[in-house]
Amino acid sequence: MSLISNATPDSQLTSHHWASTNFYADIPMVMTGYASSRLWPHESQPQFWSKYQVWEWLQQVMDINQIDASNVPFQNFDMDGHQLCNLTYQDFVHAAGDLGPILFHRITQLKWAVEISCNFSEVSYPQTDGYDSSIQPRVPAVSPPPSCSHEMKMSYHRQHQVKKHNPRGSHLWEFIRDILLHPERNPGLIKWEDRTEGVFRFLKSEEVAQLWGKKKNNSSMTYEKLSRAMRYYYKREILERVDGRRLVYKFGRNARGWKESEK
DNA sequence: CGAGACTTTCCTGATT
DNA sequence: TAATCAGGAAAGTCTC
Repeated sequence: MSLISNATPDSQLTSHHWASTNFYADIPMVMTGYASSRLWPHESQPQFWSKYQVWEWLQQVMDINQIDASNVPFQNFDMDGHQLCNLTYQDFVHAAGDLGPILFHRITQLKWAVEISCNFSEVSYPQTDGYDSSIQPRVPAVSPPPSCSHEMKMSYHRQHQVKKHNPRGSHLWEFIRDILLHPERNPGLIKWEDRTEGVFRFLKSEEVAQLWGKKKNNSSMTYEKLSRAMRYYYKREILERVDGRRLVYKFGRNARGWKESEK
């Protein structure tokens, strides 16, 4: 595509920065200040997470373990990272049932990770798929230390037994949602028309399609094809039809995680 | 291998 | 006229 091959470093800094080799991997390069302040140290240190980051983390764990997010009692985790880190194993079990041990293990793992690598920046975390980059890719693979409790070990093993359902990490509507939720990553591609109602509009339809294609390793993706997939969402009520307005869609009852109140 | 979910591709026709 | 919208049909991809 000409946009890619002709993109100069300057243009990549503006509207075409998506066109670099690795999907999203250009972000730290393009938005160094933002990326460094965003990624380090807050997201690596759960005790400093905001409520929204806690929510993102929950989503992340659900995605990783392929658990249906609708079964997760998110309301029990309306807290910031400091509060989250202070929860006991029993607190997690009370708040999330069977999921509690998994969540407890995850957060414990994160806390260990921070302690183990006092200087997190020394650890390399290749971002081949920054779309799911909020936490998981930066967590070193650590096993429970011998000293950890029996229940902690059980939670570890249980977690790794959870069935996978969506290994690719994201569907189209989630991809779209996350562009909306993180406009700073890809400015000017899609914008909210009505934030409360979940109405949004494509500003650069072909660029979004290219970005989606990049994620799916499909350089021939077009808005025409992407929009066909979007239309299939109407039936599943992930999207609602918005009549008479070009490039405008609306999240439906089955779309999760876009509401401001969920932050 | 088969089934199912989720697109991707292509197409015809309508609308803006 | 070009871009977008609507869906049908069928193929492709991936996981279980």
